[in-house]
Amino acid sequence: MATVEKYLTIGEASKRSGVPTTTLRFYEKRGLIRSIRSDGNHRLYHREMLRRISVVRVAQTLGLTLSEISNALSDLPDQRTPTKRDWERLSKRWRKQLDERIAQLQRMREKLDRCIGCGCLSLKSCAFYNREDHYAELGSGPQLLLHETPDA
Amino acid sequence: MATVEKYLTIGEASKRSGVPTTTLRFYEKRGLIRSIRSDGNHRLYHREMLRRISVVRVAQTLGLTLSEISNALSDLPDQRTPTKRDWERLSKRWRKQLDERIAQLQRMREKLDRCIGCGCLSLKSCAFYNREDHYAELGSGPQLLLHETPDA
DNA sequence: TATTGACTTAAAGCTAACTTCAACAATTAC
DNA sequence: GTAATTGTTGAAGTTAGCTTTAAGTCAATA
Repeated sequence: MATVEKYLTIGEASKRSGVPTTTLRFYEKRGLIRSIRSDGNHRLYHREMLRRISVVRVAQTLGLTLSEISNALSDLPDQRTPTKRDWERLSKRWRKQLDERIAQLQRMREKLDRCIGCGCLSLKSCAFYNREDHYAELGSGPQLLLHETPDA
Repeated sequence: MATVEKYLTIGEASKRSGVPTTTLRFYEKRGLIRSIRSDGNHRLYHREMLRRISVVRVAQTLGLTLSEISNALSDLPDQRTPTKRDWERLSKRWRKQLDERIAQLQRMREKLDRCIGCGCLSLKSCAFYNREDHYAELGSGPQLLLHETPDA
């Protein structure tokens, strides 16, 4: 146990958050979370960091990439741990993206419906080949459930 | 141009399908498409293969992984190129998955709405941490828009 | 015939988000 | 005190879906 009860060792933080220690270190390397060190060079996480870890995981569940999450978090003044107010702002923004994603899938469904009927699939002429929804073609790496903005 | 008009060289198939030649070779390695060889060992794609390529791409747009697509295609008798009837069957199945995915995102949206209000985010107790929708945790690799079945 | 341009291959590289490994140091439990 | 546990590091491995590279072959054109 950490000497100062305000802080948690990586093992404790892992247990409370449900996130593997290896992943916590990884997040730290990526700048998503931070820690101070003990005399023996062990990481010590401030209790507030748990909320931050939590925000990261929820955002991932929503489909955001770590870079997107990183951006969102770095928008917070002084990189502070999200307060309830911050969370409200972030989650509202993400809710909008979720809406967009749902709408997009619904449009895709309509296209597919029209496509099932005609069975065309004539590549160039098929609705599927006329823009939008080409997530599978955006290069490599994880395909997202949400996107900040498709391009730029 | 291929001597026998029934077949296309990889370059021709690429142009008609809009899929890079490198990707066509990759798909072939993955067993998604097939070809015969010319005297000079160049690939020759039967015209019907264009439809198959098309199905692969549409399925990807819908969010299926290449393995899932591979499975779906291998369900076809004798691994034949999808006929209009096959396409109908496949696309109807995928439509259902699309429905499920949309429903899932909608449930996620409801959760988020409840979460925005309370601002709890207390990790273990938060709705987000009580199962389902943990797509971001299914290991590495592309996160999917659809899934055959969450677990095997 | 010579020169492009299209094609062939295996192998390595890329991104994301981790996990695993190896080798060693600090803490804790007994 | 010593053994077990927990922690530290950098580097390499993993999966998906490609792309890139290198080094050489085939085909079409002037």
